[in-house]
Amino acid sequence: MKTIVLRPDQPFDLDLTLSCGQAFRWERAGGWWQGVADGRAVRIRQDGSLLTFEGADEGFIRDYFRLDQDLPAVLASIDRDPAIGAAIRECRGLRLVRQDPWECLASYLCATNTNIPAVKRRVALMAERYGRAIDGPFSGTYTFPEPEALAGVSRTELWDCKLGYRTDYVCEAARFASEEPGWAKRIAALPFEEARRELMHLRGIGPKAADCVLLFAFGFFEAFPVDVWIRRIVGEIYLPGLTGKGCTPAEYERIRRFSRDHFGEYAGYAQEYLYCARGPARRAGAP
DNA sequence: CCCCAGGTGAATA
DNA sequence: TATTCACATGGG
Repeated sequence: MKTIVLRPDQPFDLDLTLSCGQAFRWERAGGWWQGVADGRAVRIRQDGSLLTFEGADEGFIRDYFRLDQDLPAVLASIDRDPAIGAAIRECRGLRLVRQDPWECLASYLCATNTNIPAVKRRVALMAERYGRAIDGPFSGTYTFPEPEALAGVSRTELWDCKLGYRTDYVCEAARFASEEPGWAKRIAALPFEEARRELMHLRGIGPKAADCVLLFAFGFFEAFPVDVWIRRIVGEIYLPGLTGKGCTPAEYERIRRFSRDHFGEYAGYAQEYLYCARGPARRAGAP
């Protein structure tokens, strides 16, 4: 069992970070969080400024939870109006984790027109059927399958992971990633808009999924994913002229351009704070 | 039986 | 370019 003592000037809230819906492979178990990240089965809990964990070393935990990112500075930079100010006060300590690009891409391919529990179920099914079993502090854990592993799986088998009409998209993405092992490094080196266009060439990856992958895996903090909740929130608070229902490509552009301009280079953090403060995760029952 | 959920691709005008 | 529609699945 290892520990990290958090610096008092660097807030971190493990519960908010793992329950806000950015990553799909963590579960609460008693006072602990259990999950698989980058092939490690990790168990971790927070008691005030003390983080206790096993299954990974301190370097990995710091890197994954971005504990060395200057969060107060980030939050100060996006704190541009009373609404985001309230969200920041409510969710201070929420950090964007550093996800694996392939797992993140595949996960958000599974996240269209559905809900978070269903996405978790799909990802878990793919992992336990086609991932590698890992020994760790708890049982029944599997790595998320490599692209090669999923590329070798038949459509019928993937369909059985409850992917539905997304099955072909995951197959194609797995083929893409296995044929170009350096894809993630190549995209990470591109300017944001180019990286975005590149991801959107994949079938099943539209603006929303691309922005999620860019934000959660590649650390493009200017990415501002616009899902149904964010559309509502931004529509209510900042852009009261929005048509309301369907998010047309033009509307999506308008919302993300506004948000990037309004919140600045860490707009993605603003997105996550707005989502967390007013989104379903909190209403659905967090304390 | 209807509507909704971290949308997207394809057909249509 | 802008609208419209289907899409698997599960839960309310």
